[in-house]
Order: sequence, then C-alpha cells, then structure tokens
Amino acid sequence: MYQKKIPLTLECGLHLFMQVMNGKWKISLIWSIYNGIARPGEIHRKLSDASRRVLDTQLNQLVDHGLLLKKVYDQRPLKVEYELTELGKSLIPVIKSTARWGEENRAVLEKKILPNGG
Amino acid sequence: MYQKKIPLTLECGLHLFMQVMNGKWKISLIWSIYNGIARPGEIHRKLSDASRRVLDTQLNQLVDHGLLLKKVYDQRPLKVEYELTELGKSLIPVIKSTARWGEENRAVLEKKILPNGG
DNA sequence: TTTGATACGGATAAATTTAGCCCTACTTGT
DNA sequence: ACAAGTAGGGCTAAATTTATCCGTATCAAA
Repeated sequence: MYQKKIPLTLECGLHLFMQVMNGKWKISLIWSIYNGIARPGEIHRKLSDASRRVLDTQLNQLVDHGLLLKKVYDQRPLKVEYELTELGKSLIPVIKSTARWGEENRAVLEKKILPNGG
Repeated sequence: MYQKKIPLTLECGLHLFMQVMNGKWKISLIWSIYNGIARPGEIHRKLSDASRRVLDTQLNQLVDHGLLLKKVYDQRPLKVEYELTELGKSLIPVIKSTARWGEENRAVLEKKILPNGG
C-alpha cells in the first residue's frame, strides 16, 4: 500500500467509499464473496482474467479496510474462506443501487466508455 | 485516455459507475459543479490541491463520458461553464447515498484508511 | 517421489494515472 | 509595453497500480 503524495482529502463520504473500493477487482471480489464464492481458489478460477497476485493483494486490502474477514480453518488440507464483515455487508445496498444506476444507463455508458464507442 | 490491457469486463453495472467515476478528482468535480462552482477558474481555486492540468483532463473525460456539458459563452472575456447533463444529474442520488454510507462509517473507515490508523 | 491441489508473498516489470513545467491566445487595465 | 486574468493543451517526470515471475510450505494421491 502506498500513501498518495497529494492525498485525497476525505471530507466527503463518497471519497471514503472510493477509497475502499479503489482497485480494479475489488467490486468483483466483494460481489463474488457476497454470492458465496468465498474461497481463494474458487475466486481465482472465477476471476481468471486477473492475476492471482493482484487478487490476493486486493483481498488483503479489503481485509485491512475491514470489509472482509478471513477465516482460516484449522484443518488439513488447509482451508480459507472470506466473508463480509458487518461493514462489508452494509456496503451491499450501496453497491446494488450503484449497480442499478449503471444498468439503467448501460446503453449510453457503453457507447461512451468503450474504445469504439466515440 | 488509455485502454486497459486486461480490460475490466463491464458485466456488472457497478463497473460502469466505477469507470466513469474513476479519477482522483472526479467526484470533487461533479460535486463542485452540482453546487454551482462551475467555471474552470473557480474550480481550480477551490480544488487547489490538484494540479490544474489533471483537473482539466478529468473534466474533459467527464464531458466525453456524457456526465458534463461544457458551455462556452460567446463573449469577451471568454467565459466557460460546466453543467451536469441529465446523465450527470441522475448520478446525484447515487452519489448522495454512497456519501451517506461513507459518513455513517466515517469513524471506522478513517481509522482503517489513514496511515496512522492501523 | 513426483504430480497436483491447497494457500501465500517477495521482487521486479509493465501499464496507467497524476503532477509539473512550459507554451499559446485573447482581453482588460496600468 | 507589460502584467494579470480568462481558458487550454503538449510533453515529460513522478507516483501509483497492476501484472508477471519465482519461490515458499503443507497435504493427498498416484
């Protein structure tokens, strides 16, 4: 983790959200775990476009930020499972409403965002 | 603007949101304009922590993404004003609910996010 | 004892974003 | 003529994030 040289001030609550959600795969990770795909191996297989290393790093960040809890089962073979903390769960409605906005405007947004969409 | 080498799939509406909001100062820009601080000079002065160059770039991206409209008045001296498009306005409730989440969890989030907050 | 599954992290390269510097052009006021 | 305000972009450096590579360890099964 790095500190920004010119830090984002956190005066606005939205910045706090962006701060913890900042990371290419974090939404996918949260969503995946919310939907029960919670073990590292499963997650890696599901998000196979991402490098394992980055997923691990971002999972750690989500744990550090208090959104995920990492459960290490004391059993052999080793088993690890992530779950949402209360803070993480409280994010779900926010994610949903934000996702809804995206869906409602998908047509226009894709045109704008995608390379060929100019 | 760059294309990601490993592009984020946009299957989830939240990704669309993150895509257009991705940029260190974009939320501040949207918020500023929503609150009537809409001229480049004003914006630069208000967000004086950010480099003018980056603010300009991100304003352009917001225009490209259809969230802002740039109005150039045909008058001397030159006057420019940004305003939210319908798409941009539709983002306001989303931003607000997201900001609310941040505020409600500010105490715990700041502890987690800030460097000294371990 | 080799293969493959589980899981994790250091070190470094590549990609991307942000910041800084310098330049243009027009207009108003000194 | 010169300074200061309006607005804006090219270019490059610095910072940050993401990706790749390689190595660790344990356990089960062949």
